[in-house]
Amino acid sequence: MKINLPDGSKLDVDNNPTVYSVAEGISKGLARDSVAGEVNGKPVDIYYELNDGDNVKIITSKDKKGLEILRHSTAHLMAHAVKRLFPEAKVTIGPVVEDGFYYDFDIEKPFTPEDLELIEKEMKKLSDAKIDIRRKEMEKDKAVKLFNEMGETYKSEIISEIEEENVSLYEQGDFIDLCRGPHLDNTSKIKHFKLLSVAGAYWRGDERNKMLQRIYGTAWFKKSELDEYLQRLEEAKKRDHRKLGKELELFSSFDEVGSGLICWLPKGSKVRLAIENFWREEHIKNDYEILYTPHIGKANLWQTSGHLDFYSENMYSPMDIEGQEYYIKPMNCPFHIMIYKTKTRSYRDLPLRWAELGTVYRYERSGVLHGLLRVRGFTQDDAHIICTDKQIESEISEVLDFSLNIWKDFGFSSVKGYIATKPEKSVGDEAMWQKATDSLTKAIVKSGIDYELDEGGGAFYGPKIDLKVKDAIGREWQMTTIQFDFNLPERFDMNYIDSDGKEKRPFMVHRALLGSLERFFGVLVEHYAGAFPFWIAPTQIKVLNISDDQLDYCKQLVKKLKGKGFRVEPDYRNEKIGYKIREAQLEKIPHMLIIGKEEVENNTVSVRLRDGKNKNNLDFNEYFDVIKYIDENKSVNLWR
RNA sequence: GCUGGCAUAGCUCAGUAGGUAGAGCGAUGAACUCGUAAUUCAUAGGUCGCCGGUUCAAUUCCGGCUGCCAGCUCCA
Repeated sequence: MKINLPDGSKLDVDNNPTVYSVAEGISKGLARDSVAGEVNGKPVDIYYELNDGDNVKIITSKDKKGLEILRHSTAHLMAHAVKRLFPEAKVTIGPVVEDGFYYDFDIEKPFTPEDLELIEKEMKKLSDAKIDIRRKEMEKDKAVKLFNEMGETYKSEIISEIEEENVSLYEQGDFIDLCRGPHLDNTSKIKHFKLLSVAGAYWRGDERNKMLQRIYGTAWFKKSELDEYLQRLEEAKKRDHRKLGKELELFSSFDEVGSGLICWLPKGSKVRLAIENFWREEHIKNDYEILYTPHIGKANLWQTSGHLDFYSENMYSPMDIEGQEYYIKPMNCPFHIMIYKTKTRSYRDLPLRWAELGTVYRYERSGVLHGLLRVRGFTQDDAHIICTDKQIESEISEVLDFSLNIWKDFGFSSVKGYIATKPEKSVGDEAMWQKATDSLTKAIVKSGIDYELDEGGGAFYGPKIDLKVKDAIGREWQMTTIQFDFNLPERFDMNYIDSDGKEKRPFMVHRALLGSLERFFGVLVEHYAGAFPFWIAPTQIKVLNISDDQLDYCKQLVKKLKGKGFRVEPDYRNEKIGYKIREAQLEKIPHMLIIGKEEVENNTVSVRLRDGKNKNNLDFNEYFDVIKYIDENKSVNLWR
């Protein structure tokens, strides 16, 4: 008989061929590498028996699907081990997730880290036992009966919801699990795995349901891949902004102040100031005007804006001021709109681009707070663009370009866009949505940003573009958001007088480029692992003297550099130069000026860069030219 | 908010089978005046997160609260 291969060729095969025997027929290497198959587009096990004329594709360990199958089989192996060690545990579901898998168990006593070690050992044993993993088809009611007999009530619950008549089970030794498959054919193929953590998770993700115990793990085909992955986790730990924030004295939060409220320490504040200064300059260059608005506003304002109706869950309780209710702001928009309404606007005034570093407060459930990335008080780099329908396309285009330039300056080169379109429940007429969505799409195409469509993912008040940036170790962070708002102009009855003398409703766009300064700072810390580029570093230059004899010279240097606007700190302590260098190095300071007898005599500076390289005996002006250059050009390099 | 874990000196952490605690780093002082990642010696520093209970005695055991961590849920 004949089967078809993906490249269009046909292969003659003997009787009773399987996916594996086909792979073997092609090459030994392919057979060794094979994990599963795809027959007529359906994933199957490697021992699946083929029929004449089948289209067969071999899934190998190099395919993404192959890795998913390995991880899924590892999840089963883990469940197998758990059932052997904890027979009272009920199995539920065990899917593949990014970089690994998890399995949820219903068990009274939560797993401890020691349990994880035991389970891992048991998994190794089961792997060494080389147990065959075999698929079985069964009628639904029979399967329900089987699982009920075993006490696996979650499984029977799942089966009873499956539409098909038959379900598939996978059996390995004394363990059997409901599963669509495919799976590896033997436990011995699962070698390189690690159980990572245990946590609670609700049955079916619903917080009204029972809390189950979830074990997370990872699995790989090669030991080197597992090691690499574990190393990546280590690397992420090292970059953790909460750890670096403490070590580098950047920010802090206090039990006494409250959860999710951030205090910026002097060094972190210096970074923030550099970011804010840059932000302001760029906004002014890009024809924005900068606004300042209060932190609280009367209930009536939030009633008009609709926040009290639609956003109150995220707002803090009102405070009573002379019998009036005031709310602390969760957003800046109502204030900007009030400013818009201070006078009659003409079409000649538009577009208006109003930006504010506005500090807002939103209630977040205590469990979701996380360092700088999820907080209760934060400063948005907010702006509102108010324009006519003819202007929206060019306005969106300009915002996108602006955003890209900002990200480039901060050292993020990889940006991805997501356009979210009209959801089921929405305000504003169809034509407006269409026009706005078109302008978003056109602008993003023009910008050259790679993007995806999130159909129906927009807010009820308008479509949006979100931008995700990729950091130094490949993680994506959602930062920029550009959102149309068809709701607020209506609610506040915003108007302008068009050229025909008629009142018209302007378009309004909210946008935040960095998102919030807190979150952005957190991402920035992780991106650079605390080693900021020269232009952002809290201390750019540290002046280290060899001995007291150079004190006067050093003081002059510091004065000169400060006069030029650089952030420079002295270290004149009576310590060995190695000690001072070590400290400056741990502070991740870009430049150290090492000043000894030689430098004083020659009227020069010697620079030790953060990367350990040296630039010795430079004339001051020569050095000044270099730092001026790398500072102004926002270079990520330490030297020109 | 939910489940589980954790909270000891400025930081990182040890310890007390219930009898009020210790290291390293850091800080301070002194000596050394020193050339590219840790000089030496000395000193100070803790109501053992907060509140309550059990006990002759609680940092230790129990309960509540606050905060942090992992995850779930949430993120119009």
